[in-house]
Amino acid sequence: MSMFGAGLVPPLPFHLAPHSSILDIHFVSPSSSQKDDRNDLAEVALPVAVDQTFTYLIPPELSTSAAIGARVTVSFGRKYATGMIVGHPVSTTVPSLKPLHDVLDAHPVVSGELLRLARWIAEYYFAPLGEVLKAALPQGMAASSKRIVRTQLHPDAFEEAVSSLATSAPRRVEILRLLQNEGEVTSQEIQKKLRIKSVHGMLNEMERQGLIETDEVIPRPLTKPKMKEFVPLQRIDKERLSFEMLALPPRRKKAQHLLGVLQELTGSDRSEIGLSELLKFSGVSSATMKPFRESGLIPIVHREVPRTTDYGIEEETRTITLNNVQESILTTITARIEQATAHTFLLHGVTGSGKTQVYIEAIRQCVQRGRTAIVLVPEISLTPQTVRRFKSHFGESVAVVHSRMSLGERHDVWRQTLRGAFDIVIGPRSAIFSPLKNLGLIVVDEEHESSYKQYDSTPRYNARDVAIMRGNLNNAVVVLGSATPSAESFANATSGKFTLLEMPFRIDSAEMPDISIVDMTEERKKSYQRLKESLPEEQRGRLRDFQQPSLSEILQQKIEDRLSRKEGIILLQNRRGFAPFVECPDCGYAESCDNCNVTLTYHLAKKHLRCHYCGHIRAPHNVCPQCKGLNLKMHGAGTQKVEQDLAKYFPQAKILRMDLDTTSRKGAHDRMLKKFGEGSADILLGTQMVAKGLDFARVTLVGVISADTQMLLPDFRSSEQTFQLLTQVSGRAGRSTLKGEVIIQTHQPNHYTLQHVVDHDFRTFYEQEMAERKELDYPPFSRLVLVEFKGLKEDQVRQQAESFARMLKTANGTFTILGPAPAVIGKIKSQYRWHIILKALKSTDPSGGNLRSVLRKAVRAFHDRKKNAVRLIIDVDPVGLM
DNA sequence: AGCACGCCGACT
DNA sequence: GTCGGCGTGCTC
Repeated sequence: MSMFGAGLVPPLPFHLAPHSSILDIHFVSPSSSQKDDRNDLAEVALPVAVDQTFTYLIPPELSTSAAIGARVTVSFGRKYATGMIVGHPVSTTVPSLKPLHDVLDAHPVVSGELLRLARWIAEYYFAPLGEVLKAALPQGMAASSKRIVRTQLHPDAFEEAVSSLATSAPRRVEILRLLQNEGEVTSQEIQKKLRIKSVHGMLNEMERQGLIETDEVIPRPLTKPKMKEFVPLQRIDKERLSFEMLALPPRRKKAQHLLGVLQELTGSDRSEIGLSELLKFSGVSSATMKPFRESGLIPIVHREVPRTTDYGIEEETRTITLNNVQESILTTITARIEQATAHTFLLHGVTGSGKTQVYIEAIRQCVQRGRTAIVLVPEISLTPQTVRRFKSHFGESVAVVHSRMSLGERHDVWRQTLRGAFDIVIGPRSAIFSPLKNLGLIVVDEEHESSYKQYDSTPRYNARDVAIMRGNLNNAVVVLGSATPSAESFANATSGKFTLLEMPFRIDSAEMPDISIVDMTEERKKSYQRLKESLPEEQRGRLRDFQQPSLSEILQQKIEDRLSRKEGIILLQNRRGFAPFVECPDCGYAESCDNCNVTLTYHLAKKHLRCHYCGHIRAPHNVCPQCKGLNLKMHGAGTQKVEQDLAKYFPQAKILRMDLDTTSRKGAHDRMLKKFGEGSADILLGTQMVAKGLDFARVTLVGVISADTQMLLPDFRSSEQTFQLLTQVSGRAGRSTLKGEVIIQTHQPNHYTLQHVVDHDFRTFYEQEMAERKELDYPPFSRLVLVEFKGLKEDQVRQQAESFARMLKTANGTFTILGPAPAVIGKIKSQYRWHIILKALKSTDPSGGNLRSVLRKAVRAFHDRKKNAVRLIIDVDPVGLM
C-alpha cells in the first residue's frame, strides 16, 4: 500500500512553492464510506527500511485506545516491533492480518500536525514514514524486540549435553558455556562474543533439540521518571497553621521559622513550592519538617519532574534594552506572530549585532500571547553560556535538550513537553519535532550551519527546512538568523519568499575587527631565506628538510603582544591531529587507510596514524614500504602541530587545545570554555568548534592558521563554508570596548572569498558566489539530489550505478544527470562509493516534480530487482557532494 | 533492516 | 550431521 495517494504530484520543496497544497495527501474519499466499511483496521508505520506501511487488526479490547498517533507493538516477521498508528483503513486486500499486540500510549504521542510534518519529510526526503517517526521521538521509544536466550537444563543434563556435543558440535557447546556463565544473553551478544555469523539458524536448531529456550522481548530502556515532593500551598489550613505556631514551645526556633515562612508563602500568589526549596530557603533540616509532615499540617504531593541540570548562576539581567534597529525588527516579527499566519523571516545580523536579544524578546512576545516557541541552535553552540542566557529569561518554562543529557533526561523533557509543561524548547536539530502545542514561533539560529542537515542516516532531513514546513503547518512564524546566511536562504529573502531583516551594526557601538591576510607563500620564502643565511655553507644540505613554521612572523608578533597585555587569543586550525599526510619524498608513497581512500593523520599523543573516516589505527612505517627509503616526511599541520609550535615560541603561555580529541570526554568542552573565559588560559586553539557561539569580551586577537584547508575542497559549497567559518571566527574578536584584530594565513591571498571576509562584505560575496553558482547551475538555481551506491564489491557498485543512470536517462526527465562516477572519497569503511548527481533547474522544473517522480520510479525499480548487495542512498538537498 | 530458507562445499 | 558462506525473498 502506498503511503500517499496514487497519482498525486509529490511534495514540492516548500520554500520554492510556498502556497502548495500538496500536504492534503491523505484523505478518504466520501464515496468510499459504505456500510461494509471496516472499523477494525490500523495502518501501522514501522521503522524498517521498506517504503510501505502495514495493516493490522485491532482486537476489540484495544479498540478504544488504538488512536492515530499512538505507539503500538506488533508481531513483525519473527520479531516484535514498535510502530505507530497512522491511519484507519476501511478495507484491505491483505489476506492474513495479524492483530495489534498492544497499544503503548493512552493518548497519542504525535499530533495530527506532527504526523503531517512527518509525512512531508518522508515524501520529500525519500524516507520510510516509520523511520521519520522514529527520528521524531526520543531514542528508545520505537525499540524492536531482542531475542533472549537461556537454558533450563538441569546441571546433570547440561553436562551430559555438553560432553555428547563436544566433538560433533563445538559451536553449540560454546553457546551453552556462555549461557552457563552469564545466565541470560541476547542473540546479538552471542553473535558478538562468539563471532557467529548466522546465530539465529543455530539457535533455532538448539531450541528444537531442547537445549535452550528463547524469547522475543522488547527492551524497556525508559528509566524511571524522577519524582519530587511539593508543598501545595493552597491546601494548607491557615488557621491551623497559626494555631500550631502559637502552640510551639519557644525553644523550637527552627520549627517556628519554618512555619513563619510558610505563613508568608500562603499569603503570596505562589501555588506551591518544592519541598527541598522550602527547606533550603528556611534553613531547616528535614528532621524539623518530619512532625508536620506526619501530622498533615504541611501537605506533600509527589509529582514527576524532569531531571534538570544546574546551569549555574543567572548572570544576566532579566530586562533587555533594545536599540532602535532591534526594536523595529522585533515589532515586525511580533506583528506577524499576532496575525498567526505562517511567515518566514531571514534575520541577517553581523556578529555581535544582538540577534539573540531579538530572539529572546520575540519569544517573550510569543509566549505572552499564549503560544509556544522552538529555538534551534547548532549542537556545538549549545554551551552552558547559551543555555544560561535563555534560562535566566524564561526560567522553568524553557526546556533544554542537548547531547550531554542522558536518555532518561531527554525522555523526561519530552514527556513533560507533551504534557504542556514548557512554553519554549531549545535544542539541536531534533528539537524541531518537540511536541509543543499552539506553536507560534520557531527560531533557527545560525541557519546556514550544515549540522542542521542529518547526512548520515535516514531521514536525511534539514531541520531548517523542516522548521519552515512546520511553520507553514502550524501557522507559526519562522525566524532564520545568521551573520552569514546560506545562499539558498538569502536568495529566498531577495526574491520575496522570506522577509529580509538586517542588523548591520554591532551593539553598544563596538567596532568590527580589523582583518588582514598573510600570504604564506611569501612567508615561506622569507623564512627559508632566513634559515639559509643563518646556516654555515657546509650545513645547507639540511635545507632539504626545511618545514615552514605554522605561524607567520606577524602572527607571532601579535600573539606576543596580546600575551603581554593579558588579552585573550583564539586560533583556528580546522584540522585535528598532528600531520594530515605522511609521505615519501623519493617515490611519492603516502600513508593511507586500508579501509578508506584517504590519507592517515599522524597523532602525536599516541604516536600512531589514524583514519578520520573509519577510526582505523596503525603504527607509521619507518621505512617506505614502496621504495625502502628512509625519508618518510610529515606534511601539513593539524592542531597538535600548531600546539607544539606555539609551545616552542611561547613557552610561558597557557594553551588550551580544543578539538574532537580533547573534548570527547563528557563536559570537557564546557570546562575548557569556562577556563578560557575566566582568563586562566591565554590561547584557545582548536578546530571549528572555537568559532561557534562563544562570546568572550577579553578576546582581541583571532588567528586563522590556514584558510586553505576548506577553501580548496572540490565542493560547490567550499567557498561559502569558508566565508561563513572565517566570518564567524573573526566575530569572536573585539566584542566589547577592546578593538579586535584578525590575522588570516593563506596561500591564496587573492581568493575572492578572503577579500570579502576582510571587507566584512557579505553582500558582495553573495553576489559573486551567486554568479559562480549560476555558471554551473548549482543551488539556489537548481535543486540537487545525490544518489549514492555503496557496497563491498566495486564492480557491482559500478554496475548498479550505471543501470540506475540508464533508467533515469530513458525516463527522459527534464533534469541533468551527472555521473555515475566514483565518489571523491571512493571508499569508506571498505565500502566502495559511486555517485550520481541529479540537478533540476528551477527554470525548467520549478517544483522539482519531474525529478521526484522519475527518481521515485527508478528507486522502486531498483528495490524490485532485489539483487541488492549494493545499498542505495538518496540524499535530497545534500550539504556536500563528496 | 533483520531474518528465514535453500543450496553448496568442507570437514568429520 | 555440523558449520560457514552466499543469494534471494518477505515482513501486514
